Amino acid sequence: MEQQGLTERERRAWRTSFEMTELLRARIEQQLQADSGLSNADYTVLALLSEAPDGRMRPYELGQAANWEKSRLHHQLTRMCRRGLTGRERCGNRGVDVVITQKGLAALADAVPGHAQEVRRLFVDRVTPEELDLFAGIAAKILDGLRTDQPSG
Amino acid sequence: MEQQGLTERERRAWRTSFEMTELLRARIEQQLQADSGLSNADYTVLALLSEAPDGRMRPYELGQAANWEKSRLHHQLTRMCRRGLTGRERCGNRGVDVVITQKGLAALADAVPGHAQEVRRLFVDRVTPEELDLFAGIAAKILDGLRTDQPSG
DNA sequence: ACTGCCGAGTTGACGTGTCACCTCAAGGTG
DNA sequence: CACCTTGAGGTGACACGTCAACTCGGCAGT
Repeated sequence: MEQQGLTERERRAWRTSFEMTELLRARIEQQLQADSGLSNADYTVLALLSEAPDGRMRPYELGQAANWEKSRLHHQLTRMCRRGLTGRERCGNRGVDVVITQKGLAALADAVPGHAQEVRRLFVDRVTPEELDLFAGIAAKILDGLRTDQPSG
Repeated sequence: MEQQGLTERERRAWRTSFEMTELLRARIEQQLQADSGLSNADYTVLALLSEAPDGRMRPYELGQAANWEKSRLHHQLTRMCRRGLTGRERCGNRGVDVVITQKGLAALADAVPGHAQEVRRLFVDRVTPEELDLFAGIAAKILDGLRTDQPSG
């Protein structure tokens, strides 16, 4: 008897939201890629590292901050190290520090304005300030649920 | 002097929204993958095809409906055809129809309940009905902007 | 000391998405 | 007619994300 589980209203809400986020992410990434040669993932890592004291973090913390699986993070860092955007430095016995390089800082600084402008153009300026707060508030609620739900949380 | 272009409030709104959608998508996909062996992309294609008259569409229409690049769609369909979920049928001179197979219909029917339940659990039931409508409404506004902005739109 | 588990970090294989480029029919315009 | 453009469809190379499995130090419990 396969009940859908979602009402028509809920299904449409989900589809619209899903489609919007898919498309938005793709656009943001395209701009970033075209203008700075960075992916969204690159940008996230660079931004997080640049905000950390001394521009360095343990991979574990970085993974927590970005909500990434360790494996994804590792591959990402390997690619970024190969491109000279980040570096790895051994610190303890089995500890590694990820550091942002000068080149990484430069790439980030280069990317920030265009990225911010695109986020504004496609997202922030599309809605009223009240709507933006509302949207972010609801997103935060959902995000909170996602975090407290997972096995590793 | 690199003005950020975004206020702190805007930046946090964007980050929260972005992170939420990333995580939500990953979770939804995990459930789908684990319980039905389908990716989000598989599910989208099957759902769209199952809703089309006769379960068939032109690749072009499918691409429009899902907002996908033709290349992505083509690769996706190739993989799905290989797995027997969909088929390709020549119709005009240079025309192709994508059709959903019995196996595809069965896979979709099998996946729907669990998927709906997960969407409800992680998304719909996390917020009030009013918030859901609000969220979807704002998403629709942004989606609209994205659609009327693109080169191919 | 031996055993076993845990968790950070790593690896390879594989499915997925994007880019640049190609094919080929249809429809102009000289 | 030759020539060019447009658009649907297709292809390969490469970057990305996930999964399962592995290494290896630390830290129990016996």
